[in-house]
Amino acid sequence: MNDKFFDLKKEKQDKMINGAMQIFAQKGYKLASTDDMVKVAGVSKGLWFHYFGNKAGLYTFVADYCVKYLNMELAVNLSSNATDYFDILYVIESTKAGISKIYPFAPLMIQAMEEEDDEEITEVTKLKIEPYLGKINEALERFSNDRLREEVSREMLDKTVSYTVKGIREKAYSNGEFDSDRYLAEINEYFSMMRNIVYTN
Amino acid sequence: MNDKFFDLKKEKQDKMINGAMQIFAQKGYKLASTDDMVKVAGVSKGLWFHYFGNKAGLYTFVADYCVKYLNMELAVNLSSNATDYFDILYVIESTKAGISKIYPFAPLMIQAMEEEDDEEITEVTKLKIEPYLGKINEALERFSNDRLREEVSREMLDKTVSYTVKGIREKAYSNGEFDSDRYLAEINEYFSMMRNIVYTN
Amino acid sequence: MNDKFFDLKKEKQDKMINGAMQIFAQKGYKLASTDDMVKVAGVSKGLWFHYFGNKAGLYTFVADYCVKYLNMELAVNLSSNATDYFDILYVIESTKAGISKIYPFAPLMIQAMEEEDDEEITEVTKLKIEPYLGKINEALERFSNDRLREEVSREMLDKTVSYTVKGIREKAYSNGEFDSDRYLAEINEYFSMMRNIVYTN
Amino acid sequence: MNDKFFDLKKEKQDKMINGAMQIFAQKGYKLASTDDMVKVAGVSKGLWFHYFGNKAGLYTFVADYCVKYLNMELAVNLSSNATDYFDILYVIESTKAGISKIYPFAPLMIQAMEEEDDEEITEVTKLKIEPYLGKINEALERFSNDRLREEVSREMLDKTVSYTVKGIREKAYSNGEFDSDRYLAEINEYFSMMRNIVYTN
DNA sequence: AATGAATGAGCCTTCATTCAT
DNA sequence: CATGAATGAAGGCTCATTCAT
Repeated sequence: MNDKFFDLKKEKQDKMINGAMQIFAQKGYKLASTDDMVKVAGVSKGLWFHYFGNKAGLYTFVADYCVKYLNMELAVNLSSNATDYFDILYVIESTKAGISKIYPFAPLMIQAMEEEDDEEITEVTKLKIEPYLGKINEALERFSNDRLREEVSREMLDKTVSYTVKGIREKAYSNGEFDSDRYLAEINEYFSMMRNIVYTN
Repeated sequence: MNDKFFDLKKEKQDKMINGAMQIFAQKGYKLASTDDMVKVAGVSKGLWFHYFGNKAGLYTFVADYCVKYLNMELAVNLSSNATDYFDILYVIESTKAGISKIYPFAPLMIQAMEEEDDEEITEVTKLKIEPYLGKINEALERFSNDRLREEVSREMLDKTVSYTVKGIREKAYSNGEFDSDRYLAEINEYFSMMRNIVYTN
Repeated sequence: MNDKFFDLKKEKQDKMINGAMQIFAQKGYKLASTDDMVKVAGVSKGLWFHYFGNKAGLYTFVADYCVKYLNMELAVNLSSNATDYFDILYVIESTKAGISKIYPFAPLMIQAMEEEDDEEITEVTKLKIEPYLGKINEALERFSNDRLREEVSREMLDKTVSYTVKGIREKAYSNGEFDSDRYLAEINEYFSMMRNIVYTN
Repeated sequence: MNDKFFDLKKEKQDKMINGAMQIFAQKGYKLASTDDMVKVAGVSKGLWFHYFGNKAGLYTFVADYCVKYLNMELAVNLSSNATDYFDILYVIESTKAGISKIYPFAPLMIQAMEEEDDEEITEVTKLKIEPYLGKINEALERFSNDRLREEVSREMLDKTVSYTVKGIREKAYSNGEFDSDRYLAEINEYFSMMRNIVYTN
């Protein structure tokens, strides 16, 4: 990429980042078209290539930016000494929700990266997202399984919760907008219910 | 579509249906390419258009076929008077798993249809899948919420279970093959755990 | 490339080969446009890519074809036991002229290959043309310098003759057509003059 | 063009002229890119257009400048009363070589102009180069064919010599630099040989 | 009926040209 | 005056669709 991108007004940088992030997150790498980005960001076609060289370069930049930004915020928010499983997960989701104030599609982008399978960028994508997954796992290790009812398998709980959060998130984005407060409220409701049934009382 | 399709040998019909279903289910409408179908089905490019007119026509046919076939099987299997929530869902999943013996990608196709958002076919897709969703809901109405712990919201349970099943299914398909027995075993494991924690004992 | 190209009617093969050869020879790799080829060959844009994958693939094919065809003809024509310098060179040029009956731009293409400097294909081009240059050198080794006047340096003669032939050829192509008979007549005239002044009598 | 160009410091004028000349001479009109000129001249992209309007205007200016400068020098150097064919040609080449001290790519540019065939500027190019060709021919008319051996056609000699000089020049530029002394030495060698074989002694 | 060669509209990318600073 | 960010038209390439065989 061309580092002069960072000399642009922050506002324009974000307009471009958000435009690209939205289209990549909503459509996936292959179906994301420059024309779509032109439409949502109001920035001419040539400019994307001026700064990022090609589509793969743009994707790489956005993916990287997204993960780095998220990890920075997580580093702050996860420093609380929360040890409860759902508390930790809630902090993670509320961090994403916070980021969505500036980068509305960042949470969806992160998710899209995990599912991306276009050969042209799959390698780079997996590499970029690793630090994020690492930080999540690390945070969850603080939680002791002792509080779980013995009928509950930790592994299956992880999957169930993660699939559910993903489902809720997708629904939250399904109308093209993302209401972070409503999203967090819904996450909270689900987590409350789960707490009630998976913990020993 | 051209009804003479049904005059073809059943074997060839299924080869074409499976080929199209696989590519549509794995890649989604837009990214599904005729060439991919030619490769997996070993049927020439022109033939798809001869019988189905165009890509949208082919998708419509496959989507319709998939839902109708599944509904037929469900009509039989759901006629059992099972009333337990997880029993009913298991019957549904095992019906899909059964279908996968003949149409390996049908379960994934059904799921893909629910997520499809390509404007060219989104309308028709939503229409086609409705009868299936209707039958599912109807079946689940037999279940009385009485057995649920009061901390459990029926609506959130529905979502949690459906998101989880979807997640398990996606993972089951992620290597390109679908082992229906292993899939059902995994579903069973999750359902057992859930039974333990959502029912009053 | 796609070997099915050779299943096409010879006539169509040659129309495509000639179209590509003309544009590449006249404009050079970078400036040769698919649209130009479409115009001169009357073959749609997609077809070139169907058979040759991309522009570089097409160039490689044409370059290779050109050299191989020429070398085949040279193998026959140079088998005569001519030992005179200008006789040998004349055989070479008349061989090229003969080929131009079927592939009118082949002589110009060979020349263009020697001058091509586009990075994308320069490597492959140099490789392809080597066998031709080898055969030429080999043929000229039969000639003994004894017949040259002592004032004549063999090396400078080689260069002078080759630059002159190249100039004559370029002029012969300058109006877009190539009259092989006129070309050979002109070559012959120059060679006659040169014989008179470089040989001892 | 904008005449204020001549108000620039001579140094900057020459940097721009040389930059444009180099790229046009090496790549030809169509392939010469503004970015290349920016790189070699260290002058911003906008400035070229500020002074010359567009690419064609820049080419026209450079072509014109080149010919005018050369003709000015030729006017001086050809005023000697040399009447020998090769002496006259040598004066011409040594004049070009001299110019290359200030405008290193001028000799190559002159040659490129004669070969340029881009429709956008071919007309103007032919017009610009005419005075130069005229001066050359005029100078050569001083030479009487009497000294030529009768086997030598004056017309063919002209072509042979001009093609050869062109070839030598191209080779001299082929590594990106131009060593004028070495070039003149090589020209001299060839001319010596030719004198020996085309003149009656 | 069946094939796959042939077509052209659409997307990625380049580059001359414009224009705000 | 100078800069280089910004634009959009044009060329390479893909892929749904057509059609001769």
